[in-house]
Amino acid sequence: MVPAPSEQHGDVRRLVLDAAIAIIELEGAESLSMREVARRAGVSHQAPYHYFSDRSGIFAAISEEGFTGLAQAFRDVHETEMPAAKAGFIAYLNFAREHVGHFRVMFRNDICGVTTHALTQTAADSAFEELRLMVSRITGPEIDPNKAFTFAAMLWSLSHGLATLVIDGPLPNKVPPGTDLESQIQAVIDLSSHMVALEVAEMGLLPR
Amino acid sequence: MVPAPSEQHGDVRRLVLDAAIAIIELEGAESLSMREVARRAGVSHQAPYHYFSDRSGIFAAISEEGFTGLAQAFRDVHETEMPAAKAGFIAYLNFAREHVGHFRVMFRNDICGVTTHALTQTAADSAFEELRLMVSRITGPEIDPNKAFTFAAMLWSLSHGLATLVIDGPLPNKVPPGTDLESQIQAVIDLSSHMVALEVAEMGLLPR
DNA sequence: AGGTGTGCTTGACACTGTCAAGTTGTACTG
DNA sequence: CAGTACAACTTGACAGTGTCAAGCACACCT
Repeated sequence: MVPAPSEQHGDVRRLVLDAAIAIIELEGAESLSMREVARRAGVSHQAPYHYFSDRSGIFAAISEEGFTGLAQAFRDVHETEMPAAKAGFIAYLNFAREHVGHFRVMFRNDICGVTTHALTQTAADSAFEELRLMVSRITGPEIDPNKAFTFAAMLWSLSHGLATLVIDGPLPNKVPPGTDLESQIQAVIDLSSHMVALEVAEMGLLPR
Repeated sequence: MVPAPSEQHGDVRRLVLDAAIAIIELEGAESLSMREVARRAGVSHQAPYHYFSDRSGIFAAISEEGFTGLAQAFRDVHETEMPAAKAGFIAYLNFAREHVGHFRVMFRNDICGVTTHALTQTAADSAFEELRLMVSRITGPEIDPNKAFTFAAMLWSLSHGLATLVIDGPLPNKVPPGTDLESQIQAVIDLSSHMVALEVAEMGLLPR
């Protein structure tokens, strides 16, 4: 069959990927089926295998895309006028909420392929490198490398915990009556940024 | 067939649950198969259906058990002499590491059954209630309820982020050479506790 | 004109979750 | 002590799944 004129080389790969992301956003990674993806992309049940080695290959491609996007989001933080810590929290959370499909896969070590797929691995590494750069903007560059790692891990934990609890976790159901989720999220981010600023100040570093 | 003398009423339920937890610890929730569970428990492929409505029923039972255990872990924090925040971080992380199978299911909203299974729901609620009690021991009880929720959400994010990054996330691979994972985790917990203490002090609350 | 490779398709197989319909032992009633 | 009811399973069947294998059609090079 001749492909429709609008379709270009590689279209199917994109169609498959988008279909997969859509399914993951709607129903979670659990219920992603190779055949359902193919149906949604309008191709035969084996077509995806032409672009991805198997089911795990699709997940790996999605998380590679995700880590690349997250690294970019970290880079964009440099452009803002906000304190770096606060901008970082917001960037992380926004990325998670705007790319739920990607995010759900990226941090699931059993399926994300970070240990098995080299491209995903390097994408994840470069995202972490950007996080490190961001941290050095918060603490200043002259900090001891071990201490810097500890600081990065703490900031990452805080961002990551908030993001996962918000997009998939039980936090939204627990918001007390009288406030809404958005303002509570804002409050958590403000509290966290403030707390980080106190710590940085006490460490005797430039408080930027 | 007559059950072996060592087997009691309800044994199969426990066997099935333990087999499921073992599989999840080893290979992740993704690859839990009803039939594999049954095989490991040494029963027919339909026996689990006698105790659990379906696959989601097993997940719901596991997360119910998990939330009950987590609530208990929070209660045990009251017994320690450590500052409450630090003891809380340690308790959360220890729970996650000692019950990886439970933990992996509990915070996966797509499978944990917290919205569909009433028992799981109430177990999750009571765990959150314990978290709230713990927070009031950190901030003091006279804090504004909204502010208390914000504080609880922040502490939860921090603990939860650290736990997920450690047990399933990419953090262990990123530890810089020259230190080991355990001492880095300890450092993150110390830094976090210190930061929380600074925040509490600045809030003008009892610094306990 | 013939060969080679890409981009698919159709077919088959073992395995999965789950519905339906037994089977077996045990407890309890009359 | 026969009869019945029920719990705790078992065996069987079916549609749906991931994936291996083979085939087909078209583009491009020689």
